[in-house]
Amino acid sequence: MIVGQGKRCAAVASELGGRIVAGGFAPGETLPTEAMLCAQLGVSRTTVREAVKQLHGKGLVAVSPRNGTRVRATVHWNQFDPEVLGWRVAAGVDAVMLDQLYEIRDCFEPRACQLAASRGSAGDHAAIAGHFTELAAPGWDVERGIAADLAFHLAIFVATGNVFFISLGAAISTALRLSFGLSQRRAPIPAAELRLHEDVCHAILSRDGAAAALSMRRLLDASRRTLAIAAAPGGPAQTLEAAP
Amino acid sequence: MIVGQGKRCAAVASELGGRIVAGGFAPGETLPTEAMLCAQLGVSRTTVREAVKQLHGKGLVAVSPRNGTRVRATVHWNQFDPEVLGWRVAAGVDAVMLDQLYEIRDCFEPRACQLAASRGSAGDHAAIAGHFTELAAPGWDVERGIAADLAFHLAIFVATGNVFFISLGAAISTALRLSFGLSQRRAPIPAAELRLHEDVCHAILSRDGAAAALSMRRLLDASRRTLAIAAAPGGPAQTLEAAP
DNA sequence: CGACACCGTTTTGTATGATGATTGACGACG
DNA sequence: CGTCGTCAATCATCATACAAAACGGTGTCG
Repeated sequence: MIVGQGKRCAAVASELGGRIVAGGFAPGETLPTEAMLCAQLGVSRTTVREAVKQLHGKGLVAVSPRNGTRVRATVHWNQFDPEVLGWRVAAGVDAVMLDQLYEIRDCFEPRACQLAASRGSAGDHAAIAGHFTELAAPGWDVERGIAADLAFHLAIFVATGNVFFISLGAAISTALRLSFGLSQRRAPIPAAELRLHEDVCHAILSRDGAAAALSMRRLLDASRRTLAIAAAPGGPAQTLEAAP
Repeated sequence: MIVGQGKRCAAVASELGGRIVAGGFAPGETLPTEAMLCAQLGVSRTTVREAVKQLHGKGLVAVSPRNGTRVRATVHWNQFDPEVLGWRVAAGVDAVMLDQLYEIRDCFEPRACQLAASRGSAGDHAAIAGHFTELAAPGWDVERGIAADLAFHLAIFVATGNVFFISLGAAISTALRLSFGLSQRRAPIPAAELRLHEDVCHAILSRDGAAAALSMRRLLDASRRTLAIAAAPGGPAQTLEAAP
């Protein structure tokens, strides 16, 4: 297995990144000095610096000698970085973020469906169909359902053959997983939404780009409504915490 | 001025990142060990490690003990990271990349125009108009024209008020700058394209979302054609190097 | 009194060396 | 032939030291 990086460095980066995106440090504010972070987090300066370098790479902070490490304005944050998005999700999802997320999904997912339909390879289409079958399989299990839903959407991005779409899908997969988890937290996927998935799948496999885009638009609409219902009244209050 | 980070670390990250995206290391291949990189680049291991950490944060490499540092498959790269995109541009732009770039611009920019029209603030609109004025100003200067064009498009993203659109704009700004540079390398912006910019600007300021989206679609079409002409025949060969 | 140059302090940037932890490979043994 | 243990390569982390840059204050000179 590829571990990616040491535990401590990743933990420090997550700790600092999470606190920043959660608003623990206001933009423009300076973080504690490296020496103080070492003491607070109980790690060496090397580890702190490597973690801060990662945050810098994501546009969260700017660091300069004598000035210290400053939190940059949110417009400079790389919101499409999977980790940044993950930290935001972990910090809690509010209505504004959900609106913005669906706004952008509505912007590119229908187009991705169109491209997947018109030029996806046979293998791509088989993968999409396979994930739909998994999603529609009897014997409901929450985790498996969420995974299948996520895989279904990601496979569509892959089928576009456009690296930007693929990266976009990877970037928002964390947020997608959250939204699937929210809408399916109590009940299995509604029959109507399952039907809409089927429409998308069928249109793509028929290489009908227009129909695929339209179906995806409908699916997003329905999903947004389901989520609004799940999030608004009886559900958790305004901000929803991610599962531990 | 905020320097962001030390010179050497940034230089090492750019050097390695650039070589990776340029194909100098094939995906799956292992980079030289940290010790060898120290020797090759003439820096200490600390610096190399901080640079590699940044590359890891962008999804370009995975590091594990004994295995060394491996280049990940391109699907894992965070293509929307401004630096990654910048390195790709610096490594040369081919027809495939241009197609994919315009595919995604065509997906996002019309919608951004629509949102900017319907809910951009007065200040946002003033900024857009200001950049257009600058673009249309007499007394042509290549650098100033490119900067104004870029600022015009970025201001539209900012006016959406959606952090994802804003990040997207920042991410592709490097590529946008390149494409503007290509199309305007010899002549100033064509009158027809200037007119299309005016249409976009006017539609946004009139808060006519549909017209703004349509105008932007036309503008992208025209721009793509101009670029195809500039890049194909007499221009530089198949791959175009970025300006130094 | 004001402007300018200088210096010291603070904080990050880089270098160096050492030690621990993890993992893949190879060989021994049942 | 398969399983398991040892080994070595490599990264992960730590501690320390010095260099460089930037800001603030201070002193001098006009």
